[in-house]
Amino acid sequence: MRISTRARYGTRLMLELALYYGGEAVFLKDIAKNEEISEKYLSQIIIPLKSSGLVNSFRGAKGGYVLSRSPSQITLKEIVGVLEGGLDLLECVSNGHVCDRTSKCVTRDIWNLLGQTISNTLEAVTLEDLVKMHKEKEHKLMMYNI
Amino acid sequence: MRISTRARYGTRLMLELALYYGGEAVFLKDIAKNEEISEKYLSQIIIPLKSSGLVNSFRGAKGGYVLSRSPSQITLKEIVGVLEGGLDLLECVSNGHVCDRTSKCVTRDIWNLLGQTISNTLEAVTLEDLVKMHKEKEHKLMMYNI
DNA sequence: TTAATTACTACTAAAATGATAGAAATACTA
DNA sequence: TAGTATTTCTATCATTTTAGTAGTAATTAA
Repeated sequence: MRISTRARYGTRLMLELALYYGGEAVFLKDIAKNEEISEKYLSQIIIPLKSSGLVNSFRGAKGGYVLSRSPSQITLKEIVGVLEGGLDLLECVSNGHVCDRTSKCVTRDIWNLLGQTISNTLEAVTLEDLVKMHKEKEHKLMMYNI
Repeated sequence: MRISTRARYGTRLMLELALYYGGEAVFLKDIAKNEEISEKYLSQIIIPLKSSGLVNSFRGAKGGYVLSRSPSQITLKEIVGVLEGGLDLLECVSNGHVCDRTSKCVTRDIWNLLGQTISNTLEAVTLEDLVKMHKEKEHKLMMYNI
């Protein structure tokens, strides 16, 4: 039960976009530099974020990416859901017909419950929350290092 | 963020052992038949359950497996933790030194939080709970089918 | 001694993961 | 209109993980 690199990098990408929300479109190149992630890889990861409508893009010179909504209106549930291809822990939770033990299987009920818990936890966190946390950390780091 | 077949099969295996708890040792062959899982595969899965002390075994003819503790004293957190090799969602949560961004990384805090949530949810469910749920389901199925 | 069982070791096919490479399309700017 | 910076698309690939299978050895009850 690990979280994929795609989802983690994607979340950091979205946090960067949130930090610059309200300003100009952000280049992937800059996000890649800030987050120390391969630009090529980010360009793959951002595709599902675009096609799910969380991100808008502008092509060409002076192009870039922007959040399609305010950071307060985007939850981690959406982001992780998009990048992990759903939040269900296994196929049979979303589709009871893949297994003929469904009706008697109590472990399925448990994985369902666990999936709900995960979903609820991620839904409770918005990009705005991440931005706040980020700024607080930055501030504390500054206080101690200088 | 899927749950592995190992963890799922292992949980079902443990549920079977819980159903027979207090009686004689159970053959893997019988569990395999009841749960419709390859006996060979189960024999792989039960190894970490044994070495973590959740299960005791008897070799030779009339051998088999038993839970080492009462079902009420074994939580899903232990079982899944053993079979998934820990419950942390990524390396950097358990070991901050694998990444030099740890101090400023807010996403790490989020994955840590999520891991805690998962852990708490699984800790709240014992094998005894699963047994109860199983028996209730069995009862209901009987009522409707006959 | 035999049959039944767990324990151990090795192997393997398929899928998922985490990327990289290069070219094409687009749009700003001089 | 040429040049440059960017996104977009398509393909490829190496590595690791997953989900098993196979065969043999050790153990023990009857």
